[in-house]
Amino acid sequence: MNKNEVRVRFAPSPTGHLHIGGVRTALFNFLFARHHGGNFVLRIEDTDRSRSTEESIEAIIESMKWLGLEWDEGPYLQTERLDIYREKAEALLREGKAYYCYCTPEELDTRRKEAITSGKVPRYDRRCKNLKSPLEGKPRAIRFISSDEGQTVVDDLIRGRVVFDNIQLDDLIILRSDGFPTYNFSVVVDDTSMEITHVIRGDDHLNNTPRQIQLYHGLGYEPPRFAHLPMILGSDRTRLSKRHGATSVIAYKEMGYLPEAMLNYLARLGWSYGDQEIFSKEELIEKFSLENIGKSAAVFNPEKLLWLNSQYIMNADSEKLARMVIPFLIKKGIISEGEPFDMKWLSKAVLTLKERAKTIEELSKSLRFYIIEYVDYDEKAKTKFLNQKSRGLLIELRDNLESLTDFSASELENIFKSIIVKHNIKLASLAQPVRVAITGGTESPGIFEVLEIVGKEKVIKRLEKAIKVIG
RNA sequence: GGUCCCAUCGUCUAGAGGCCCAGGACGUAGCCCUCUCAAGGCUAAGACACGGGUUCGAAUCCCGUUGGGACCA
Repeated sequence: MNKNEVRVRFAPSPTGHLHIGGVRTALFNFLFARHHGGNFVLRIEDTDRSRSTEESIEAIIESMKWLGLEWDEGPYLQTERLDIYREKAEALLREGKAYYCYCTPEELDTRRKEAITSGKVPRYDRRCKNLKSPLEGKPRAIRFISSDEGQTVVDDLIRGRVVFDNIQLDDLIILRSDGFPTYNFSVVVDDTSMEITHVIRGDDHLNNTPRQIQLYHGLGYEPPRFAHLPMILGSDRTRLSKRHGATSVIAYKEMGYLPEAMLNYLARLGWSYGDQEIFSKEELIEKFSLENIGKSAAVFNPEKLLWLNSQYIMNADSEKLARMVIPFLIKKGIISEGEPFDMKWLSKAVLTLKERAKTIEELSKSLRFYIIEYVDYDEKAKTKFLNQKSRGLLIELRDNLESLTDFSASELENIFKSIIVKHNIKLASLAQPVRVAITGGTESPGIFEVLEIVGKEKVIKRLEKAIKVIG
């Protein structure tokens, strides 16, 4: 393997959906790998069997795929590598760098609690370290011998030099009595065997790093470079959780967010490039660097994500948006599944709505009046605009439109102009009643394009219904 | 409790000693544009946590305090 090759990994636990913070970690790893032409490895840390599920693994993969965070290797599953951890732990045992510990989790727990209540630092007392002979038949874990002297320095790419006194680290269990590795051990074994060069992960792991560095040395490896990312917090500055609203990426997909917007937003949470706000994926890869990552935690701001999403929708290709909106239209019962649909026409309708919709979900909602037969009126709009004052104008317009063969926005505009000139009224006095008659409400794209897209037949039917409703 | 990390507008951030009575973006408010709603344009309010140093000069360097976060769990 090329010595200079960059190899990074994203190593989520499959204990639920992939959340915002996890995705950002994945994104930064991905960007770093692509920027340096390196490899991006996906590894599933599923050794906590009580909480890991198959569905979570699928959810992680679905999320990564949706966002286009393609990995080059994996997914590797830790549960398929249990033999490796055991081998490595036994090797440490043989080399005298580890020992068997027969203390049960319950005993350790009570001793820890005692220590805390009597005001002492809870620390393993090494009572099993000097046992002369093995205790037959008792379950045993393996502990790694931690040095009591000196310091361990984490030379972090984001935080700088962070120093830990070794005396604070006690002898860590690396293999539980059930044969499963503990977190810090499996991470180190995997990162060495996968030849990871840069560990880019959440700040919450900074305190684990000195013990991991000791394990690297124990196993005879040089540690990789570390980069600890600042956390993402909720609006109350505590760890992001369900209380702060949607935290799963897939939830955002379902709410009609574009993956590009999500990526862009997450990239700018913690990372910056001067005053620039909008970045394509290619631009992120080109411009990304660890030096431009900040140190302080960031609050997740849904409003800004929403704004970015609206920007991406506005600039997206109408055909693409039309394809994306179909599932939303089906879900709302506006169109039915499997029914052939005029996508060219839909794209035209989408074009008029692009700069008005902040999500695909919203787009589907506002598309409704274009597609259905008759609209329901908004009550306030109806009383304000569908009344005796507008009745005559609507009748006149209908008569004019019936004989119109070229039902185009420009022709429609001519007809509107001639009517308002004749009556010496403002365009709004005609356009608003028509808007209510055609769309059911007072807000819509430009009235001429709306009429063109709705089409002559439906326009006349809806005008007639409005005239009848006025009475 | 111990250890570690962090600290610029409400939020995301620019800022690597003089370019800063602090710039951009979201959000908020007003105005313009206008057939409505958006989009767009313009304008406004809004921050260097506090206290000590160092320096001719500090948002920027050092120390402390306070506050927040993480890990040990």
